[in-house]
This record gives sequence, C-alpha cells and structure tokens, in this order.
Amino acid sequence: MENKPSPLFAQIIIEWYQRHKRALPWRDTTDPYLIWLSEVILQQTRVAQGLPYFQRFAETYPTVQHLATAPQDEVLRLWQGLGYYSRARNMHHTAQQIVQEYGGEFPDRYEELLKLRGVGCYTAAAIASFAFREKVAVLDGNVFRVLARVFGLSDDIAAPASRKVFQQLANELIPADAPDIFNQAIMEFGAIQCTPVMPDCLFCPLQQSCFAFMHGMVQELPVKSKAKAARPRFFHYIVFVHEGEYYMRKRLGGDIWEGLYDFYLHESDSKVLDTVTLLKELNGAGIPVRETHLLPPRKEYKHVLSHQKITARFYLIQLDFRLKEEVLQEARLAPYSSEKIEALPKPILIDSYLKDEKILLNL
DNA sequence: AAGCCGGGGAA
DNA sequence: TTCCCAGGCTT
Repeated sequence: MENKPSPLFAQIIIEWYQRHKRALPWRDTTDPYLIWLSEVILQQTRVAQGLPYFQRFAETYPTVQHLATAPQDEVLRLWQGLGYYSRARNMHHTAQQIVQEYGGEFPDRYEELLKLRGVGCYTAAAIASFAFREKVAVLDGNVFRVLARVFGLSDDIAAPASRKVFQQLANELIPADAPDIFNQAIMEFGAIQCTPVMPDCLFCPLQQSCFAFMHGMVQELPVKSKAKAARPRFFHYIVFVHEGEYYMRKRLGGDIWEGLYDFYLHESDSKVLDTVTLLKELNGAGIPVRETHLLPPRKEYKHVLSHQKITARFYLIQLDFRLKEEVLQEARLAPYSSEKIEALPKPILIDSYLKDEKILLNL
C-alpha cells in the first residue's frame, strides 16, 4: 500500500457522485424493505438487468407482508432469469421471519441485520447505512476495485483473507456525517468511472492521487485470482407428453436450480444418449416405453453457468397412455398444461426449449 | 480456505 | 468466442 487515506477521498468521491449519479428507484427511499429488495437483486446482477425485476417485485409485493404471504413458486417465477435462485428462496424465508418474529419491522442495526438469512456483510452494511444512516462501510466488487487502484493494494480480492485489509481502509475513509452517501458514491464510482475494463482515467477526479494511474498499473489492479474452469455436464431431458400435458418436476436441493421445474432428467458423461441404459432405467421406474417412442432430439442446447457447462438434448415422447399415480409419485412427475407451465419457475434452459418448441408463447 | 450457486453484456 | 461481472452459504 502506498497511498495514505485522507478525508479528501470521501469529499472527491461524494462530489463526483452528486454530478454523475444515475436516477434509480431505490435511491428515492429509506424504506429498509425496498432497500433490502434492491440490494439482494443487485448482489450479482447489473443495474440494467436488475431494474425491471425490482420494479416487478416492488409492484407485486409492496411490503414485506406481501412477500411473506406469497407462494414460493410465485416468488421464484418472478425471479426467473436472474439466476442464483437461493437469493429468492432466502429472501422469501427472511420475509416470513420478519413478519413473524420482528412484527413486520426490519431490524435497524448492522449486527441484527447480519443474522437474517441471505443477508451477509455487504447487504447488512447497505441496509444499515442507506435506511438507518449507520456508519458501516460497504464492501462490494466496486469498492474492492476502487480501493485497490487508488490506494495501490495488491492483495488478491478473491481471497477471503484480503477482506480485512480493505474493510479497515474503508472504515477509515467513511465519514460519520454521510455514511449513506459515501457508500452509494463509492459503488457508483466503481460502476461508472472506475470500471473493470477501460476505466475513464482521463476524466477522473482522483487521477493525480490514484496509485494505479500514477504508476501505470490500472490494468494490473485489482489483483484477482481466476476462477477454475467450468465442469462439463450432459443432460438428456425426457419430455413426456400426453393429451397436451407435459410431465415436469420440481428440482430438489443439492444441485443447481433448486426449487425450479424441469423434465425427467437422465444425466450421463456423454452428449450421446445411451438408449439401452435409459430404457432400462425408465422401464425399471414403471414407465413402459420402447426405443421407437424416443424421437431424436431436434437441437442441442449449450447452457453455460459460471461453474458448469451444460450440453442438453431434449427427447419428446408422446405417450398414448396415462402414467400410473404411483409411478408419477416415485418419479416426482406431474402433468401440466402449457398455461400451467407458463406460471412455473423454470431455468432459462428449459424456458428456451419450451419457446423453441412453441409449447410456450414467445412473449 | 475452498467450493457451490446463474445468467448476461461487451470486446 | 472469449472475457468480464460476485455475495452468501455450505463444507
């Protein structure tokens, strides 16, 4: 670390913020519920992508009570496309907890907020400072980047141990008389001015006091270790259809997309389906299909997550009989009309397939 | 400390 | 195609 913290930093950042800040709906409120909602949505999401989701959530669930009493499927459906669905499940759970244990009132201190499910250091600091003006510094990806560059910190921001260094610096920088504005300002500065690639150093008010700029190290900072490569997976979805109804199931925990709906899934280590094994598996489950029922997949889907690379094929099977109740229960499948499917929360992969096959309207 | 959990935008 | 974006929970 080269640069020393100075009160000038907060002053410059806040001044910059007053002139450049975007008008965003969650900045017009001190309602901790709306702030919480926006922060959870924005956790791993760009403003442009999260904005319409915030609008829909705020409109559908204007208070924490509304969210608490909503069915989980509905909450997940509204969340569909945002990814990291545990955020929605945790938010739903916490809404119910706030109604039942906190009398519908949000906790108003950082330490209390931290106890809520889905609320970590960042979100607790955001709510505490924005809604209650508590002097606690937020530390998100933007703040890490700005501090690393301006103050010349070369600690790996992906390493949990580095957090202490940045947190201490941020705590020294945050002014007691404007913790909320400072937190907003430094994050907005990172998002707009001090961007990950091609930061606008030419018109930066911190140019002459920025360690990275003065030392030609803007490209090198922050230091961040790379994520490991995504592991390949091969999904073979068996889409049973009978009299216009499609058999789907709600995914369990322990894997991706918990709580979302997909089809009967046969996973293997190859993009080529081993039909013999599959048919044995289906017959063993009490589903009497033969090879002739298995239509070749129309199209192959690649679905890339940050940690998995999924290759998926869909095999439509027209059933001319109804599956027995025990069989459905064992396979956790249930029939849904296309209208019902529309209302179910689904991974983007499944939604794309349904739209390509015109099972769902492309709205 | 390391691994898991989505999806989209820009170069 | 390749690269980038990350907070919270679990192990």
